[in-house]
Amino acid sequence: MYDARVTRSRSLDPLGNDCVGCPGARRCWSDDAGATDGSADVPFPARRGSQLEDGVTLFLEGERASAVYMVMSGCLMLRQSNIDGTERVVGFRLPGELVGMDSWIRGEHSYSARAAGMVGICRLHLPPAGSGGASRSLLDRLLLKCALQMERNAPPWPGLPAIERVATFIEDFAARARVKGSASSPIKLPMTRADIGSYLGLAEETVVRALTQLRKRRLLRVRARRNPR
Amino acid sequence: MYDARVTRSRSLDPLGNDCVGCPGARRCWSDDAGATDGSADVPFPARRGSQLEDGVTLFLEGERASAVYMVMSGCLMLRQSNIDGTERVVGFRLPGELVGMDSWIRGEHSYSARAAGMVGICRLHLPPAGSGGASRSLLDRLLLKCALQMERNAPPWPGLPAIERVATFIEDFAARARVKGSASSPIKLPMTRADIGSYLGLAEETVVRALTQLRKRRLLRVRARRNPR
DNA sequence: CGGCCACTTGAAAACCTTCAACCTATGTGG
DNA sequence: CCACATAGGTTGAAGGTTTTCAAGTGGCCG
Repeated sequence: MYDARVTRSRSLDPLGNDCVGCPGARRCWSDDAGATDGSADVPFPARRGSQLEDGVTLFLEGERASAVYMVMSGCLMLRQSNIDGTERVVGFRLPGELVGMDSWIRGEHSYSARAAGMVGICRLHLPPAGSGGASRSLLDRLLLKCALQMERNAPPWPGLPAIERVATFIEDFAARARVKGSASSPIKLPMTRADIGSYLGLAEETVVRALTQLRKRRLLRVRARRNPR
Repeated sequence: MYDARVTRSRSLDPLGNDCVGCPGARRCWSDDAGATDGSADVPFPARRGSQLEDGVTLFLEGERASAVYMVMSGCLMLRQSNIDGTERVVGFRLPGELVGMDSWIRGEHSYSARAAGMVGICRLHLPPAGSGGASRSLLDRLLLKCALQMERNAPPWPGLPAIERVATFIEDFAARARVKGSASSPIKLPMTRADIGSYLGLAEETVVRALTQLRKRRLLRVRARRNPR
């Protein structure tokens, strides 16, 4: 159904094999509280700047995990199978966020990752987890990222009413999607209402009604999607 | 309300300042998939084997985070304030699990931790996050733990009906509470139904009704708590 | 003993899901 | 180019689940 072809990016150095000199390195590695020296020269083995077309699968659930990815632009959607065979959305990954840390440890992906819209990613080549092959500086930064992302991996508290769960989700997504420091600007939701519902544990219709409410109360401005899918 | 006094443990070496020679070190550090050499000699600076009485607060939300903790026995309950001032349970930590990794990074606890029943903990003295002061071996193991815990930090998918959410919770909690490799034995739930409800986003009464159902269907055996609180 | 706390149960109300229909934009084939 | 199919989105009504409110039980402790 989906073409898994990965097209080469138009970035300056598509073959770059580490983060040194990458114009985005600062964004990837230096945006966190408690960051150390602020240096963006991170000599991590990496394949830089691949572009995934909308709908392309980065990896599938159950696949052997050979790398950790960092999102550079766009949005990755993570899905996991339920016991009954249905699928649910378990997370979204936005620029500057890591994907597949847990898979790296376990050796196998526990969820699949698909591009929601156009997505730019870097593939980090890490030595096998626990092998002791990773450099101190690498470990230091990975741990930082990892610990920080622990907070954002959970959907809004399920005890909230639907409208607040949707509102919280939008707020969180927007905060993560916006470039750090930039003023508030309209953001794009690259997933369907059904995807949001799946993530929040709500029916698609409930998400729609919640968004309608938020719009009516002037808490949100919703524009039609220009290019669905 | 609660006495924050920490009593000294009866362990062999209550003043031990690292994990070398600790009989529990293997349990703490070598129980994970992909573990490297299997060595339990982990020279981490640590204060070993403090015991917390039931209800004692280990740290409060908003406090400056000065250490990371590892649970050795019992159960820690993590709570976080909502915007409206109410509190919800955001997690439970069981033996072998880390508490406060994210706090360590951010420098401040984003949730409070309280002993649910008698709890044994070790306090790991880590250099400030990102300072580069941590050893490679320490980082390696912390990252392993951290990445593994990312999976267990989320409550069961909110889209499930209440009874399945409760069942999933009990199952997960039991699996984590049981000593690795031991046969299934009755486990103790050291929290109230209200706490479970708060964690799952369900009303206390709904949890009670779900447990009643599971008991009626012979999927669960529930015994009255011997010592409430 | 009396009070408190955890737990339990019942009934009504609120909320969310489900089902069904419809709308609009996009893309495809004749 | 138009007809049609498809996918995402939206709305209404019915039905089911969960919450809320109210009341009551039993154990523990001062």
